[in-house]
Amino acid sequence: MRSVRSSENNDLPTLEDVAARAGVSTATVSRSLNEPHRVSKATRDRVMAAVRELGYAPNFGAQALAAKRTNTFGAIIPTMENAIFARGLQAFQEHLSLHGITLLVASSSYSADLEEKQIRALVARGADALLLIGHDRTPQSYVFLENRKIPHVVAWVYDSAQPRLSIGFDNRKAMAALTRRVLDLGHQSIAAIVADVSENDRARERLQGVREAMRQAGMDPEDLRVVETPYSIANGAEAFAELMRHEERPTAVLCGNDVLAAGALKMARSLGIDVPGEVSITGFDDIELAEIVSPALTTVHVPHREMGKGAARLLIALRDGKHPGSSVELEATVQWRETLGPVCKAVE
Amino acid sequence: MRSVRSSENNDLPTLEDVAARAGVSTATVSRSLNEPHRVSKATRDRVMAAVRELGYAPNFGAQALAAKRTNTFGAIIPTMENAIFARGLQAFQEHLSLHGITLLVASSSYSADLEEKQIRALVARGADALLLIGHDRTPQSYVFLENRKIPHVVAWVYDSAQPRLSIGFDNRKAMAALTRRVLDLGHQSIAAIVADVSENDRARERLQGVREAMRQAGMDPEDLRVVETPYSIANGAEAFAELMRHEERPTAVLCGNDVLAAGALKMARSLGIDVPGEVSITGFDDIELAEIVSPALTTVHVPHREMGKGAARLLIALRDGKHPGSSVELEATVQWRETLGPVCKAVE
DNA sequence: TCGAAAAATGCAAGCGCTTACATTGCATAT
DNA sequence: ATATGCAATGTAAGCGCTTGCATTTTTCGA
Repeated sequence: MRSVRSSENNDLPTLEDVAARAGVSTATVSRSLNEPHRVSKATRDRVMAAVRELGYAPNFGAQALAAKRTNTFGAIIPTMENAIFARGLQAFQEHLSLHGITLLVASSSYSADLEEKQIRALVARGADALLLIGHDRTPQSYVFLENRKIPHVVAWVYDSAQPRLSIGFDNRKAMAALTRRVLDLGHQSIAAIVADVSENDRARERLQGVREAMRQAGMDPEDLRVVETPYSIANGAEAFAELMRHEERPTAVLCGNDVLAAGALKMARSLGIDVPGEVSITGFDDIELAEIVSPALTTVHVPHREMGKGAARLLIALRDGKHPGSSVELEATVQWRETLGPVCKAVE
Repeated sequence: MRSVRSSENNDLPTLEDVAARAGVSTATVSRSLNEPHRVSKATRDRVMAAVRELGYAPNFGAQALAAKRTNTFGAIIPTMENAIFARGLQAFQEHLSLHGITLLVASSSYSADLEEKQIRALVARGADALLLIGHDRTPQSYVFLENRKIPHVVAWVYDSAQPRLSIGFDNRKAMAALTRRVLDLGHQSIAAIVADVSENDRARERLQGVREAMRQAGMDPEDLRVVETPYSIANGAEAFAELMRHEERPTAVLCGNDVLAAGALKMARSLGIDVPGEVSITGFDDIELAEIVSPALTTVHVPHREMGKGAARLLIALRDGKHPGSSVELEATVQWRETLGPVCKAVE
């Protein structure tokens, strides 16, 4: 074990070194750094000079241990592989860094079990608070968060039925609005390509939205053809192909997100199916991709940045023991582009 | 200040609580957890039972403070907004988590100054090692890394002239190969849309690659028209429009990455310019986007996942004081798709 | 059966910082 | 002058864990 005092060796400078150099106690140095107003200007200047001369930087572990906080927040998103959460996360991070908070990111690969592990890992690493996506997770996850009293907020969803603090939009309502637009154009035979709904409330709500709109339009929700498949371009393409193999083709395919829709669009092209002439395709999320594909994707615009920033704000308030207010609902609106059109009888 | 011992209050259980419950010393508990082989099976079982019963989890700060390591690595990537680094980072993370290491991600927005700040922030947060992108950064960044002896590896580039440990591909060579393909098709008038090359060696090398290929083909590199602009779809589109406003239009536009190329492609479409009939467009990176756009992008395929995994391996070796070996060069190959074609005289 | 080496365990000193509480110094009111 | 209050600073006790060294227990060859 090391026994020499820090001033006698060549390790990194410590608070004590700074204190010695500035001719004050370690307490004063600590305060100069963390609560400058509690220290006289003269002393503070002297301390700061010493800090600079020594190239001092606080030791993270020691700080965390003594202060019982790390100034690190965690976020667990379903995937980093595509851009669905990128913009929101970027905004989240930007807002956090304004407050001197660092962001730690982990991904759960859309698995509740893996997410539970990641929650534990991030908390073990000292995350002061957590950003989570969606309400669906293992009961143990919630128990753990409760027990450890970890401030957390759920984003990407708003569900007034859920007691938990959240910021996002009503996935069902948004999808229902989009579906109404589709039905208004005369589509009678529609299909949906969605993610596995068993552990994903966003996907589930979106699907419910479609059914709800059908019901309102006097259609039977049972008639909706649904393909469940993990989010990816390739899967979207495959699912679309499957739908098209059926003898009675749908005239509109509603996809659970833009990635699936992009895949569907790609497959339509390679099958020589005209979009939106023969089949209309819609997405959800309005990521950059939606604007790039051709024809450009009609989708649901999601307020990524507001969500990220709002989540940061809520979480900081929560961590500081302030009352964060209640869940906030943002609007997700239909973004009209080119892949949605009226049913075209001419083709038949 | 709290003065009661942990066993008397309702805080989280500590090592001491576990030790008391198992009837051993804290040292034995610590060893059971970290070096199980140094403890007899009987004791270990008893300790583990106590751990489970108490729901014990080690305190991160204390562990970091005492062990002088956090089992956390950091990565600083230029941007999280698009998918350029996503796949590589995902692979990096997957490999790290196999070794019980958590990943901390920060983004520098392609700014060397900001990157320096992020480096300091991550190190302050206890990152044991860092993944960095490209060789270009402030001298102070390198001084800092040297002084603190932070293991680090540079990814996304391989440059035999650089002494620093790196894993990646030769950007210049890859771009030169692509350019040769372009020139072989008869293109005489070519242009490039690249990122700001002043703080970005990848962009610089790619540009040099184009010039090198031109020189080899007996052309004057001075004839290359170059537009510098930050990576984004919108900027790619704008740059392309600018090139097309010129009276003598290039017949091929080489873009610094797929995002710029996607923007260019989008603009070509809205200007009614046929790709690759009138103008060929190429990208770089081969992200998912490249396959989605229509026509599909001819680009340079980058071994994202191998790079991420390899970087993790190098970094772990480095941290453990083992000899990681030397820099590794991976191959980046031309990915032929649809946006590159021969010069079409017929149009004129 | 005994002694020595090896294995298992315990002891306790830190790791570098924060912060409750004590002390000092100084301006202001009396 | 003296008492009073407050701001500035210091003192020192932890925070919960790891680990070098000391001590105890076990193992095993002779």
